[in-house]
Amino acid sequence: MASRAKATILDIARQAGVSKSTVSLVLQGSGLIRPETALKVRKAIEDVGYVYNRGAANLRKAHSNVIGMVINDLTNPFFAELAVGMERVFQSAGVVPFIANTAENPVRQEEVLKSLMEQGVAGLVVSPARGTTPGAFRRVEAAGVPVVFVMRRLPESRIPVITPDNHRGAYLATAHLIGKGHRRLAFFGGSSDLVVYHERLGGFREACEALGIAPADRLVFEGETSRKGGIACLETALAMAAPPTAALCFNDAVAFGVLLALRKRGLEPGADFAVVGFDDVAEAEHYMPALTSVSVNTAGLGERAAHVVLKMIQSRTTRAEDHIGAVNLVVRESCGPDRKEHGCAGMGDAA
Amino acid sequence: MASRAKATILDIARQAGVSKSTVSLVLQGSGLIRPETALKVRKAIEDVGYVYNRGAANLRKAHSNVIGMVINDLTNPFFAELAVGMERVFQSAGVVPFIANTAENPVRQEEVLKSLMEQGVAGLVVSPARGTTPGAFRRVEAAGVPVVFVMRRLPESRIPVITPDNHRGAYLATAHLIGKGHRRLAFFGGSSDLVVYHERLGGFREACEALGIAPADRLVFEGETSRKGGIACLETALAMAAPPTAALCFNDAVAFGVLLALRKRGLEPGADFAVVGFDDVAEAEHYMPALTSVSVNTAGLGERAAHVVLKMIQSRTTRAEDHIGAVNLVVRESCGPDRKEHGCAGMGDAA
DNA sequence: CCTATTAAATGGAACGTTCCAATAAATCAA
DNA sequence: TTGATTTATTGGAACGTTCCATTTAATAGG
Repeated sequence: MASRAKATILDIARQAGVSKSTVSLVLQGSGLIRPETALKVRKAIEDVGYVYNRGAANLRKAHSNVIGMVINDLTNPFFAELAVGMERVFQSAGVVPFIANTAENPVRQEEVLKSLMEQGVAGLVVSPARGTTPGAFRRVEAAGVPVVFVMRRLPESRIPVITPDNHRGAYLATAHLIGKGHRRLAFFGGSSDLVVYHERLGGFREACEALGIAPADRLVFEGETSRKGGIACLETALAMAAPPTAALCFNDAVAFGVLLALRKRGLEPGADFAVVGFDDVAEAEHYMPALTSVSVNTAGLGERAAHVVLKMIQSRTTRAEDHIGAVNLVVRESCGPDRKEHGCAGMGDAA
Repeated sequence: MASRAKATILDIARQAGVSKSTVSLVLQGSGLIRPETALKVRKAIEDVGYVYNRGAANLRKAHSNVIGMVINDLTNPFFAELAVGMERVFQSAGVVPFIANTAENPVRQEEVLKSLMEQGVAGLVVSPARGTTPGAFRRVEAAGVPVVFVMRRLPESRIPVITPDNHRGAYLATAHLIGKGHRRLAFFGGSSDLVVYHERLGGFREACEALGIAPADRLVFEGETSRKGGIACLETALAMAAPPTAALCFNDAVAFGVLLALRKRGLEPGADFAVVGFDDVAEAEHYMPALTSVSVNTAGLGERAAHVVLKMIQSRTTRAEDHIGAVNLVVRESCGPDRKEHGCAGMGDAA
């Protein structure tokens, strides 16, 4: 059944008794071919066990149907969700996206981009690795390949960005905590080499200022954007003379870490210490306690990013508008009941 | 800086004042070229903004350096971990793997495989989607492309498989529960269209038989292999006249669901109902309570799979030995303290 | 029946690489 | 000096497609 050397359209042509051009037309679904001929060809294709050689085809055709998705951390469920959102769109557009993971490593990212370019991708959706250098996308841009960034942006870049409204999300969350009666607030996790960090922290600060929290009562703890980072932040914060009573976390992973660390110390998340996450990953809803979080509509952002890159490819441009996605605060249990003044644990039930 | 039409080695040749053959040799790092010539060429490459066209190259070369990883569900952290384990190996072998997600959909899998083949992959590592038909890999095999399955196998296939020792893992976990004093045991989640399911369930059954659990006291609940599935299984089980007191779950996701559902009912996982997971994902250790689970060395399996496919490619064979990875039970809190006879909740502290 | 028109099928020249065989230049042996 | 050998470089024929320009066959118009 399996012939050794791989079959080409010439083999098919011979088998079907037509010319290679005819075979090519059939492969492309051209209507110029008489149905019976097409059928004969299709049978031959089966018989010889043909696999289309896209590399050869791309030599002549303008561009391929391959799109690259470059993700900074696939083991982070948030980015996995994002990737899956994009995938859905690409799939229904008839393109197969190839996913590459950079593991938050700029060098790896460079390699991955190079490889994707060499495959002749038609476009790229990238969530850049932390520490990406300003020039990292120079070659991609020079080659005229459409790129869109998702979730993260580079400080100076002209590349279009699809991102949630981080500032507003953080503002909403912070305002909610203040509304609950908290007066000493912390921002946990993240580091200043991420543009997103500044956006979220900015929202936090603005809410504190607008709603009358003294600068001395807002505490910022940088840290890893992971469970571990959250644990560390909480430890540091609770070791203070006057610890905060609530925290907005850079993302849900950090928040999960905080919940965990609270439990470990025998504190009740929500009642003893309020925590709010960011991103609203699927797990947030099912956590114990369920995590209050800023929903960014992850899948929606992914879909949007995919649509934008598809449109860019189609209209052969390398420019597009940025998109700032709407956010909203999903209140669950982790931010606890309303807080009665400065007592240590509130007892009220809800607002 | 960016010329419109993309540069080829001919442009480089012109720029550097050498022949295209020389450029080609430089690109391949051949030692036949005089160092100063090579330098001149490399400079020209930079100047014209050249991107290597791997498609064109593959037309002449035997096979590409692309390897495909086909994953059934990337949003499942377990498979994400697995993918990352493979990636590490491929990376250090100088190949860039492209990851494709099938979302547990055989039709999607078919498309993805087709696309990967068309790109001319040198090899494939696949964790087949549930419901994959027996013939799904016929064309891949016919084309002589090395494939290895990881974690899952197809009933009849000759394709090599890398998988943990599911039977033994389930046996160990079940024996542990019985050792704790449980006499009415359940197996939660999974469905019989997965070979893994039968392996794990087999281990469960064998342990029950060997250690004197009456057939009537071992309960099997099929269900989704997700948190939701776990929740559903627990609900059904507890609704029984004589409910089980412990469960071995098909995987950690199911186990997490069970822990959640227990809490929702006001039951204390471990003390009131023992649960053991399977796979030992990173999260298991950090859960509340920490989940007892069968560790399968996820990353190690991924690495092994990657090595096997690399070796197959290198030795141009399509055969390899199966590999059954060692497992071990990681005991944490979710299986609770030793159980004193048939009381409803144990009070002892540890063994 | 001949010519115009339409429909279907085809040959051949690209596309950007690799690699073999061949050439040119440099070095060496005598 | 001359031929043999080694070292660098090069032209050209593939590789498997697409697509333009043609050819061939079928149909219609008069």
